[in-house]
Amino acid sequence: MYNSKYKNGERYKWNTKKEEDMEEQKYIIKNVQSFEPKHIFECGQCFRWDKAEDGSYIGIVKNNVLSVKKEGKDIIFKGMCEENIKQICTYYFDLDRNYEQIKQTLSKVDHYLENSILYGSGIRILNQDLWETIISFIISANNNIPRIKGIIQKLSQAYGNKIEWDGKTYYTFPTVKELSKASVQDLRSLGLGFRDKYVYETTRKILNEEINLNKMHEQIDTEKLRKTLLTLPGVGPKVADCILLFSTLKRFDVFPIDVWVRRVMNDLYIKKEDETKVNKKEIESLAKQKYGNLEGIAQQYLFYWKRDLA
DNA sequence: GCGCAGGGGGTCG
DNA sequence: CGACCCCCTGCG
Repeated sequence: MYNSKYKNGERYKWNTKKEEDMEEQKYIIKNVQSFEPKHIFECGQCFRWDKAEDGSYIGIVKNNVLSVKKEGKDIIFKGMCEENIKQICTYYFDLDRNYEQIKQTLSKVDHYLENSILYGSGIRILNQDLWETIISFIISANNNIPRIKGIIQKLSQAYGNKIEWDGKTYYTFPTVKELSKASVQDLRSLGLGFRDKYVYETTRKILNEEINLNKMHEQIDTEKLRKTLLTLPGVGPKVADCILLFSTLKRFDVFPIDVWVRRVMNDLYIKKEDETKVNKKEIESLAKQKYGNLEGIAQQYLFYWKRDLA
């Protein structure tokens, strides 16, 4: 009985996922609409997906490593999974949501949005873990995407759990408890820069349950949720809106305004000479007025379109 | 090639 | 409204 739990008679390190918990799985959906990996992973909502040489994307979702590839009209999901891959993917990729209908509705707004929807027709907004999304977008502040991805990778490597798959090593995003082991200095040495104390203090607040993430999911009112998020160090209006939109909180009635969105809204509608002088309130009310309670999704089409062309 | 500014998914005081 | 860590990028 000296057994399968141990590989070559050697005990796994404490932070390695036990092999018997993990299983290689596969799930295929045929004839998909509104699902394009490039659009989904490169529209700026996530930081833990990378393109592989064969054109597939590989990412970490909770304690699972997933690979996603589009072949013709089919999507092939493979993974080293702890949970059932179909359930993971259905929830994470929000597969039960009818994007055809959403796109139809938004396309009627005007030709600008219609064109951006044609450009990013395969965008879907993910259900990302709330905790991971909070930390990731705190790190995103005044930062660029390659560096954000690097920092998150380093955090995971230092404090998350190891998963081996197909000869490669992956790391889960650390839990609240796991990340709470990092001191401000530890975080600084991983390259977080001035965000170190934000991540540290936010982690503490959540660890102490000054903010209860489970309870946040019970809150219906988006404004109340935003106010709660804004109490976290490092979370300002833009980051709060990203968390509301890209996490399992799943609010479409928000409109995160970054430099790209401000640019596109100014170019299309406001047309001020100096886009940096465009009032945020003006953009917010314009978005609400034009896109209604789907403004968050509209934001993603516009962002992806404008950003990709830049 | 290297070295050096410039700026980046904002937030805070 | 200016400072802020640090890395990546682009130019000379």
